[in-house]
Amino acid sequence: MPELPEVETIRRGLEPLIANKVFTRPVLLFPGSIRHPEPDRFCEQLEGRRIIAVKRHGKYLLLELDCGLLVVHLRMTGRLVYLEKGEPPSGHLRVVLPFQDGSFLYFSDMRKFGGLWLLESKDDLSPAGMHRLGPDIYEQVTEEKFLELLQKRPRARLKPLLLDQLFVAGLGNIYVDESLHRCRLHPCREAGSLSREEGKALFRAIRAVLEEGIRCGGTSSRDYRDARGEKGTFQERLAVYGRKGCLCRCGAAIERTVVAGRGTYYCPRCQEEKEGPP
DNA sequence: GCTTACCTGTCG
DNA sequence: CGACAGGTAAGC
Repeated sequence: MPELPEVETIRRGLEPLIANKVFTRPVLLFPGSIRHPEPDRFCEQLEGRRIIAVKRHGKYLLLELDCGLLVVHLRMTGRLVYLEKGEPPSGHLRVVLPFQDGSFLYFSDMRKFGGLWLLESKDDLSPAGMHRLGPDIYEQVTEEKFLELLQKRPRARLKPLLLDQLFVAGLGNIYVDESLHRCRLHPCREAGSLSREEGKALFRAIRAVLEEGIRCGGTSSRDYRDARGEKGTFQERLAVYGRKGCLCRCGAAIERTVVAGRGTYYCPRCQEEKEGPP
């Protein structure tokens, strides 16, 4: 579910709400959501830890603690919602993280793909598999760097390449399709076939789409909610994603195909294919 | 690269 | 009932 703009929206909402709060002992309704260390040790070690800052790398949310680091990945249907008091969120609650002041952070996750990792230090992200992540596409990649990265993978098709979190971190299915449509590039174009101008246009399209996504508080196709449980509004501005059969601004009908095993929406007229297999 | 698997739900 | 869903890891 959540891609970079959704995780960034949660980060921005969460930081002022939970900075400086101290965890008490977690309650695990589904221990499988705890990925590291063992659930018992996780609970033991989190108790008494204070939150210093809330950061993000790609789609990972990082809660920096006075000692160690709590990492959260929401995968498809995860939610991280803060509540002062009262009823916990109703559906698919997996982990309750209570604070000393009586407020709570709730992790819900219908499909159980998401997870939490408690790491000893930000210098060893390997237990969460984060050590291989590429640079954050929003915070750590300049236009020049992006062009260099593209040149290193000349034979890769754009869509699978941009979805590859080891290449750049943060993009997912929605924002890749929207970015490619905005700069009128076909998802199957090979990176090495782009002119310098096309590469720049792609980078600018990605930035613009991510910025707009963040400004709208993310895309709530279905499950996504921010740190206060509210929906985003970028779904109202999608040009191609989920819009098979709708008309593009050029008048052609949006098509759906499968690329890299993912549903892929594009305009067959604007995003004419120039090279690579269909 | 691709396919499958992980889960649970919605939609046609 | 099958197809599909914002993500990723593992296995060809």
